Amino acid sequence: MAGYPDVMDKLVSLCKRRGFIFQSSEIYGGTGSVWDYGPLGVELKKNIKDFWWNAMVRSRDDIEGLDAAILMHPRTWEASGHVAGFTDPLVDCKQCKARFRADKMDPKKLEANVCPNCGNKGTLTEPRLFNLMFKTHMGALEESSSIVYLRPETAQGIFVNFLNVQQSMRQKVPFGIAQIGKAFRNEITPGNFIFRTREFEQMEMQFFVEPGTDMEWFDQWKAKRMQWHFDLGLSPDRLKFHQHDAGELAHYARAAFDVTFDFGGTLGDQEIEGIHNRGDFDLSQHQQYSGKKLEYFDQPNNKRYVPYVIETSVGADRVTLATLVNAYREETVEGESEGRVVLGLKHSIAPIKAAIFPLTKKDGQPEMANRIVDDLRSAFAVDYDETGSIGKRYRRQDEVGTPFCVTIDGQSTSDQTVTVRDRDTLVQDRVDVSQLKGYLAAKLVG
RNA sequence: GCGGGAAUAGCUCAGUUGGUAGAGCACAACCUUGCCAAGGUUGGGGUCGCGGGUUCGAGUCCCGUUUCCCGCUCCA
Repeated sequence: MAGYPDVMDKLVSLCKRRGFIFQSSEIYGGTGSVWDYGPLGVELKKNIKDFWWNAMVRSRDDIEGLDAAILMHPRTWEASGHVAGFTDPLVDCKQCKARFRADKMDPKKLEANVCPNCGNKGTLTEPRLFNLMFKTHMGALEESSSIVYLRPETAQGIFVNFLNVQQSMRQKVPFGIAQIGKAFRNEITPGNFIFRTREFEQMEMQFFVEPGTDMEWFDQWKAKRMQWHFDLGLSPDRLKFHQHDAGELAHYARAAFDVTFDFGGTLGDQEIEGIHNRGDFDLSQHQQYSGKKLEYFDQPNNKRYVPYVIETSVGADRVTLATLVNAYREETVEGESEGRVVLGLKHSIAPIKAAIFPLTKKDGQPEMANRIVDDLRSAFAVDYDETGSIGKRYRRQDEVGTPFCVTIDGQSTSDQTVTVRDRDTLVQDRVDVSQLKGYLAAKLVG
């Protein structure tokens, strides 16, 4: 199997050099597996989040937005199963250094203290608990009653607000609640750049449906979400569904599919989105733990029920990484000795839409270029560059995925036309300045 | 957490048996050119991840530590 090339190292380097992603607290030696988005990275990620929000919330009547707090009542996490289920009892073999989950081991071997790997007896440590939730304290005193958790998933903020949203927005089942926000997990093994980090951002939508119609909705959302990834510009060849079998299913799930993206190299296919049928697990749990009814009353049919939930959950950082990996390419230009590096980002998510260059620093070209920049700024993210040869400036923009470069030359100042160069086709159009904004707007839609 | 490897300029890396740091690219200024990484001149940048130790002297040797990579493990 050929597989896609491993571009991760080059991408990490490019991301740092060009202001997409920096390691957190780098001057102190870096903080483990935490990353900061730089000037271009924050634009890219924001564009991706907007693309999701528009598809999910703005373009539909039946999904409402939400921004729930990161800190929630501690009982939330007992109800969700995270206090118990997010804690893995781990056993280490002192002899062969292998590590196992005590709850997944053969109970007889655990009881007899026999290592499943090397077979030695009496070399296993006692099971030790690793809770994957970050803990902190609410209030000034560090008393046990004041322990709160940084949320390990955003979903619970939606579940506890189910009735608030439904009633305030007068929604009828089926409807959904969507939110984008940070979540935190003390992963044992983070890594692979921004793929698995301890602080990450999720884009989640929980769709509430009548029990019995859930599998139908599940299939519908599966298809819809895959299409979204296509629309984002990810190569369909690199996207797949992965179905969870019974053993893989999370404690809450009735059915689950991952959308995987082929990151190439040794990383290969990895989950970027999960689509889960959570049944009524969460709402029922919260009913039980809070003592508050979380039922929906279907007035026309005079029915009362706890809705089932279809969840779609995308890692914003993972999708951002996928778009970068997907977009990265090196190519040779005809008649050129040196190749170029291009981020073939879809126009709508590119951090910079157009770069404006004066061909020379003389003859009023920089002044004309700056007037154009000022004019376009209200409509697009634009960049101005007058340094170095024109070819070098094109390369700089190619590398950060800028779709269009506008060049002001000697002819421009007399006839008020400029050339617009397309990142992908390298075709240059001569465009009248008065029509430039409309010309770019039309091209950028595609 | 365990085992192995690594850390030197913004990036990629060199650095001899220990003798106080270099290259290419990038970046900035100027000259020249003017539509796809041209050329020239000049310049800014590194307490060699951090902290100890050995030594007359440490990028180099030793110990600790942090971070990254690979493997194990794990991954709601």
